[in-house]
Amino acid sequence: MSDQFKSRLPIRIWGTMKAPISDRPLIRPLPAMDRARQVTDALAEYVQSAQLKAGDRLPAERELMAALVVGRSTIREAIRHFQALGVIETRKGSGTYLLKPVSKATIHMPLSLDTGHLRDALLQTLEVRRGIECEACMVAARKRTDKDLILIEQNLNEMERVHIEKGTSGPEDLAFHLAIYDATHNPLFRQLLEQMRETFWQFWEHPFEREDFARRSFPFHRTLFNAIAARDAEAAREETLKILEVVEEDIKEMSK
Amino acid sequence: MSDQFKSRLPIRIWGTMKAPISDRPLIRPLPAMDRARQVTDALAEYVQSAQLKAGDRLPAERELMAALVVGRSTIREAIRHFQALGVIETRKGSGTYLLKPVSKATIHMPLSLDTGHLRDALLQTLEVRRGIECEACMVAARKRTDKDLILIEQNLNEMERVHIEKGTSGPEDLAFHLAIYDATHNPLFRQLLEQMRETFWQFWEHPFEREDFARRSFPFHRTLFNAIAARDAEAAREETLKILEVVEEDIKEMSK
DNA sequence: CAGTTCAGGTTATCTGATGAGTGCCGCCCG
DNA sequence: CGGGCGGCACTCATCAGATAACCTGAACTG
Repeated sequence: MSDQFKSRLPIRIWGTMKAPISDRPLIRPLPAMDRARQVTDALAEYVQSAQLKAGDRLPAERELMAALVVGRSTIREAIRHFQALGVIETRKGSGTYLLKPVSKATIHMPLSLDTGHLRDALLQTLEVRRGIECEACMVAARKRTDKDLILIEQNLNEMERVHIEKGTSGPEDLAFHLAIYDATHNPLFRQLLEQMRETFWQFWEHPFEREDFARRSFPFHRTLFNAIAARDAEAAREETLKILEVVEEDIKEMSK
Repeated sequence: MSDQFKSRLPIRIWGTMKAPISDRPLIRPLPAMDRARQVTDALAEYVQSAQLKAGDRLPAERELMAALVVGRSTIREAIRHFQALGVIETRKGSGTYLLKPVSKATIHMPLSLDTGHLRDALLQTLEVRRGIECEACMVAARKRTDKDLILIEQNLNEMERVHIEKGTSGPEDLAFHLAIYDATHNPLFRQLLEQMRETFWQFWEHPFEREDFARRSFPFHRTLFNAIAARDAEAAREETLKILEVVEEDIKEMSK
């Protein structure tokens, strides 16, 4: 495995540490193209060229070290880089695994939010969410296949069932929406929403825990489904807006 | 400076390496909450509590090392983490500097796109863009102040002027839209769009270079401005959709 | 056959040393 | 007096080697 990896590795390190700097080709006078950066590029390229899929294991740090002829810490930093981007997960004692395939054309958009006031942060995020979710539902209404529709309905039923049974239905609610995003056949929607939601839940739960929320937002989920079933994009948008309105109320009330 | 930093540091590392694990407080049995993660949290918290602003310099690696009582490699990996998130920049021989202030509630949403077919990638991104830009324009229409409006108009005028003069107006077009996003008074919009656009331009330019594009999308920019001026959210949405439609045409044509 | 133990592989982290930019400060020369 | 030029101090970049903690699966035991 080590050999195979080595042979496929598309990288060329620009000169070993000992070599004088002047040996460096004049390719780019860019700011600090360190080895670490080259290694990240090499890794990305490798993942792409080796056709690795989500869940696959990457070579061990020591193997990479040997293959790229760099120190272990450098490798680790490169791995950290992808880890921060949420592309890779490393399990201590086991190895590092690919979460999503990367390519060099990876779009990463780290956002930061000043959370001086939690309320404001939530509302700001909500505004963005409104844009994305509405569009997602509209696209889903237009592009969904019958198969997608079945999946969405299953999730909707499950959600209603759990709600009646337990009073709350956080995960099922999420599953329902994710099913819709999948129906857009555009992976970006799902990724975006997943990430947002994930960060959201961090300080979420509170409002969502109120069975109130589930109860009030409930009818709209069904109508949203109907709109998508009818391929009525405009109606889908309307219903999504209604759901998000409930969310907004909760946020505003949460902070009194 | 080192001392000052030390005293402000909000972190408590859970026990040094030498200490037997059983000494660890039972705070959380979470999966792999390694020191590195604690260090990133500590750093984020520090930046927040110390009120660091963009451009400020962070303590040197060795200082951090001493303050947090961890090894240097651990510090470096944490720094790499923020670097990947685009929050920090490190300049060799000088130090590491803050690009944007972070908080623990930083939302990072790295997206990756399979760019097997450029055309699909562009269209997928466009769908998301449609959601976000429409919403941004709507929010701007509602929340804009008179001052915002003046800024937007200035950018619009500049854009038209440059267009007549040079035939193209890429940067000015961007400036115009950014002015709108600022009028939302929601930093997320601008960040999101900026990042997307940045990645976009990478394989963009081609279609945008055609003065055709500018010419065709031109009238809608003016009408979009009018809608925002009139605080007519729905109209703003309409106009934005029209602009994006032109973009979509170009993308579709580009790939023949 | 189920539960336990153990070995080998892997990540996590520390330590110490060296390379290599940056910036400032003082010395020297004109 | 002013400007350059070297040198020192500081900082990041990287490497090498050594532990510690951890995971997995296979061999082993009852």
